[in-house]
Amino acid sequence: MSINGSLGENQPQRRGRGRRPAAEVRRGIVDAAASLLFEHGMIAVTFDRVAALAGSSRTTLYKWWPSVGALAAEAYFAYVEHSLEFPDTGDIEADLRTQLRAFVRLMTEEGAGSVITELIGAAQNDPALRKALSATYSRPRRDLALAALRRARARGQLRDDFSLDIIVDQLWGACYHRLLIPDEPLTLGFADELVRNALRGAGTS
Amino acid sequence: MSINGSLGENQPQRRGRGRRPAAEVRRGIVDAAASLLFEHGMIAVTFDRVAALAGSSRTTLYKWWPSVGALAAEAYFAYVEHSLEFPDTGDIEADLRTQLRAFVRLMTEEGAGSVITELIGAAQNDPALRKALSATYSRPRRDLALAALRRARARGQLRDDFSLDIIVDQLWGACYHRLLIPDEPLTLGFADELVRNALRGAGTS
Amino acid sequence: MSINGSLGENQPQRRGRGRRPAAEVRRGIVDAAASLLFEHGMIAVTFDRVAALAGSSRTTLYKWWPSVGALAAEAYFAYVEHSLEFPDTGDIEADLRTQLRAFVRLMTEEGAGSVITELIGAAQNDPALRKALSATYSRPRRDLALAALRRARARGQLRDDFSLDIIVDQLWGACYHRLLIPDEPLTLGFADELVRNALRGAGTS
Amino acid sequence: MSINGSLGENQPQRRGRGRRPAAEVRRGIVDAAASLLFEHGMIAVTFDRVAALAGSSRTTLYKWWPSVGALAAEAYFAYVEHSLEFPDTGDIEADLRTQLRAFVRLMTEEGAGSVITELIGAAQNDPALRKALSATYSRPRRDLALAALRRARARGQLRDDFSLDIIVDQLWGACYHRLLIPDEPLTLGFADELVRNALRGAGTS
DNA sequence: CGATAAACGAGACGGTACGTCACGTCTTGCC
DNA sequence: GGCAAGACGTGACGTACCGTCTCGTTTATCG
Repeated sequence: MSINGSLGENQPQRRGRGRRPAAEVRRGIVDAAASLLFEHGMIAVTFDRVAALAGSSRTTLYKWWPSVGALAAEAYFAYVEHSLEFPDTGDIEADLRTQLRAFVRLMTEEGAGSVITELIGAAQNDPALRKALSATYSRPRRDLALAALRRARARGQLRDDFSLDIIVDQLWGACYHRLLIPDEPLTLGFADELVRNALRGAGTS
Repeated sequence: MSINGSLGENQPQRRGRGRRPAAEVRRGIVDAAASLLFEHGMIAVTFDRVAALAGSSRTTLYKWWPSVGALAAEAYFAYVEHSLEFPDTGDIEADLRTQLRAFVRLMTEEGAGSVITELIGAAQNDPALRKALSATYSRPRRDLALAALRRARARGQLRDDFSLDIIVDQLWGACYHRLLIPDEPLTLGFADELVRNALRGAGTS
Repeated sequence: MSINGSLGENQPQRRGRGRRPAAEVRRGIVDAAASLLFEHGMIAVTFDRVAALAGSSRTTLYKWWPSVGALAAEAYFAYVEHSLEFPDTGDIEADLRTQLRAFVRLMTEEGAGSVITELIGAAQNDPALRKALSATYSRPRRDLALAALRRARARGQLRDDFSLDIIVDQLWGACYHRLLIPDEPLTLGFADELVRNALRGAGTS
Repeated sequence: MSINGSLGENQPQRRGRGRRPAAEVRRGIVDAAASLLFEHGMIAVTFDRVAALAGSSRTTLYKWWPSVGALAAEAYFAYVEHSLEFPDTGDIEADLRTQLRAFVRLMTEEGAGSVITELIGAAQNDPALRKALSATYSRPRRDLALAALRRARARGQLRDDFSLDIIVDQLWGACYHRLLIPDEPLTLGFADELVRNALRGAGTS
């Protein structure tokens, strides 16, 4: 086997078979899963491999996580710094641009793109993972954007005859589109144009 | 979408083990794959199962399709009516709305949604499927929309200081967003608002 | 040889998928292998078939037996009565004749011949089987004969200027020769002459 | 594929698909089979591989050889120099010793041992190979030895109250025994002792 | 403080699918 | 007419996970 992680493996002296503190066991497992996930992708995150790498029993994994995807999601969020702060300078266009550019940079330059797309992909066949992704990842981020948009509307910067959710789908959805169905590349310039079009419209009227 | 489930198809007399016409074999296989795909989803589309259902040999499948996903994609497109015609009434906003509503209807009312999302999901870990999806599905549809948008720009209905691809991502990407990360529902009203925002902008300027 | 074919053994209620006692599983597998071996020969002893017949998982077989041959060997020796007792009447010539006649009878009249020759044949391309055959079959039998020969030499019945192993090869090797390369038949008279020639020599000097 | 022979592969210019002279085709096939047999053993001699290496069609092989073993046997005898001459110096003991030592040397020092044992092994499950081996290999050699033994008996060097075949089985059978069931090594000294024991007897009488 | 129950590791079990290989049969296209 | 090319169904191989289950051990908890 060539897949061997570096996190959580230097167990100094194994204590035999008996019971260990739950927290310690959990941490070792999540460490191992994260190691596999970031080094080899979702394809390598297997209950078998995680258990072997963590020095745990597969039984324990089945007890705590309903699916491999759920474990992978937890591992991902445990090791990724999620700067959820949304800037609020009073200029919604500038703030959206800043935020979207940060998202694009995270996806393209920091290697998170492939992990996230693999997670979203796996979620299409894994209800537990879908739920975890929504609760931990997509919902909170959408809500954060929504709050900023609501403040902008209150300042009179946005029309008030449509659901603000749409802006979120139009901006981030467009980016996910380019990640998940990569016919066109995801770039910073793309993000800028997205924001401009979303606020000013593509039409000439 | 029309699945003429010629499943099982009680082949009258099997001709033994020798060679059969390639076209006949391929058709049986794609039929079987489509049947499994539409009735039980991607999870059921397995080389083993498809071969058993088609009365074919697994070896044959491995010879022609690089992965299960590639076979599933071919099966999907062989049995789904793809109205690729893009209306051109001279009013780009109306045409986009018509097209997007058709897409939403296909995804939500005709059951194609779950299949497409599963295909896109599987593509995240299957390069062959990703390539097939792009060549057969996403690229052609994007090109069709682009052609309509180009005509509209020629008519002076769209600003000419941005890439038209962005419109496609903004509209269809938003819909895929709601399919793949279903925090909010995909509805016809959502499609309408998308088109309006994309062309007129969400801003109040 | 006694095959108590506990085949199929209509297990009353299968316990699902979990672990079963290893001994129980092993026994079922060896039973199934023996059944196939004695009814259809080595050619029928396949991991696939044995697993299906024993109601076991193929994985289990691969875990315990390095090759089909090794399993077949175990099955053979589990169900064949191996009268390893070597008579010792004080007359080595009579004892060797008795023993060799018993061997010939086992090979020709009780059907063990074809199984043993198939095992030896398969061993030529299966190191695991070769090792099993040696450890379980050929070595012990050779040692038993050697012990009798040593006693005879101590009694002054054999010259002491050659390795006693040679006698074993000359007697049993000749029989195996007629089994494995059957240009001439293996008979009781052949056995008698073998013993006489081995002890008294074919020469006239 | 890493199994590639050196005989018969440098086909200068393949002539397309049409008919070729039978002799040319046969020769190429036997060459290819021999190449595979001597370089990688029986395990590598496959209709598939031979056909690919010879640039022939598998159909052709099935037409001419009833089994892979039969082809392997033909290939073996086509490329092995079989010195069938039996010396006749008037001293049967010396002649047998010479002949047996030559056999032992061929088996142990010239690498023929593993090929022959694999052929004999495969013959246990391949009637066609068994027949070929007997007709081309074992029968002629036995007859040659028998002729020499008959001459010796005529000279009064052998008792005439037993079948001379027995001597052949006692000598060569003992050697095959050590090749096929290798609990003890096959050496030149073993051959010498065999001959002496066969003629003078192991007894002290 | 010592007995007990919970949780753990280890790992085998029945399954399913994978991707490969060889077999023997059959069709098609060249020569 | 006969050979190459090569696909087909069959079936076995060996591997990887899955989810279940048994066992023996250790630890935390409670009587």
